[in-house]
Amino acid sequence: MSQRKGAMAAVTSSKHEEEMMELRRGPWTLEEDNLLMNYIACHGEGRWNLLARCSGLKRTGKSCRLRWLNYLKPDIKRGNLTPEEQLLILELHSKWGNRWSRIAQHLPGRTDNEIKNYWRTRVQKQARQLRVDANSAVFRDAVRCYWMPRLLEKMAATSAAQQVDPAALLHPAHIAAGVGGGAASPPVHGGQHDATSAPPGSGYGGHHQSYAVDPSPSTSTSGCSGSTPAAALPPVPCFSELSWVVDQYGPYADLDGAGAFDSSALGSLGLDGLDLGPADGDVYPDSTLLDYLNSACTGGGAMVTMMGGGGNAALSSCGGAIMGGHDGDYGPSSWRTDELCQAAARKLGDHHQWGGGI
DNA sequence: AAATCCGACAACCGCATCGGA
DNA sequence: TTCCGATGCGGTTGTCGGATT
Repeated sequence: MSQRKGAMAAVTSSKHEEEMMELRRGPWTLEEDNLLMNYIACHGEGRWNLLARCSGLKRTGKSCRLRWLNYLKPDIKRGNLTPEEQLLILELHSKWGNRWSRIAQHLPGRTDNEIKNYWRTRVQKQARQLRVDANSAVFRDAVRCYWMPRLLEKMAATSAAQQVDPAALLHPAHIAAGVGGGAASPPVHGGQHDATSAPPGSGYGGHHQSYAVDPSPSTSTSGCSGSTPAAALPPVPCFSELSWVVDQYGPYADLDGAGAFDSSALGSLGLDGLDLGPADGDVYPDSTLLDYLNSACTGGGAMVTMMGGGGNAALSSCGGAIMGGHDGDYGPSSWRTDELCQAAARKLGDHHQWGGGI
């Protein structure tokens, strides 16, 4: 009985101990970061639970590890991802999927968390705008045939002075070597995370990295290969319903506001929800599938020319933006009519099959 | 000027895997 | 072989600041 009492007391005591420990959660304070950095400086990384217990931090080992690996580690690179890094992420993700840690190994200074966030906030956003699944073949092709070439262009523009061949970055050997992220670069601070002020280093500030003011324990603030875009175009569906576009308007159909193209005809095909591009006053992101489609217009196939103008209003008012315009300009854009079919296929969804010759 | 929305990112959580006892 | 703690990974959430209404 007394033994049992003793056991009960021990349990109570240990519970009390846990309560006294009351683990902190949420944003890290400057003091906590210093504690963690100092401890690691003395004892090295690893043994995170031991670290958590011995360092005086009221955090879990997991939390300490994450804080160190994602933020405090000296070689962490900050600032926006460079086009090279973005390209690598797209390329490696197409190979490995959501293997963030593995992808991060090829981007020195970047963490899996950062890459994962990039994918979710940038890439998946694009997929949403295109109304396709980010893991779908359609989207992968769009990335490969449109986004990657754009990045290559950016890289070419910015690296011309450095005499770097951007396409070479995609060479398997290059990737295998883990090159591409500017490995040798010192930590970069810029963008929203300008953290001239952020640790490691000292600073604090950055977008979200202002420290919690009150470190009180009770506070819980829970916190085609890229170089050959056309080669990997998705299969082109053949829609007999739309063949009239070519028949009637020839290889180049005008979708501008001049009235040459009767957009209401699309309605009769059940395509009235099809958004063909910018209407008057519409503001579109500068990177859209329309650019991709245009970039694909290298071979045969009829073209649909579209002027950003009132003529599109009826169309674009119907659906969300499947397509968008060029960088701030609503000048002429071209659609290959078979690509138009493709967009239509997306809109029609279940009723038609990709690449099937209907 | 205030309210609301949205993007970006830090941090947490649950699960899987690994390695030592 | 099994158990258990430590660690790693990927998904998700919470929070904040800037943009928009």
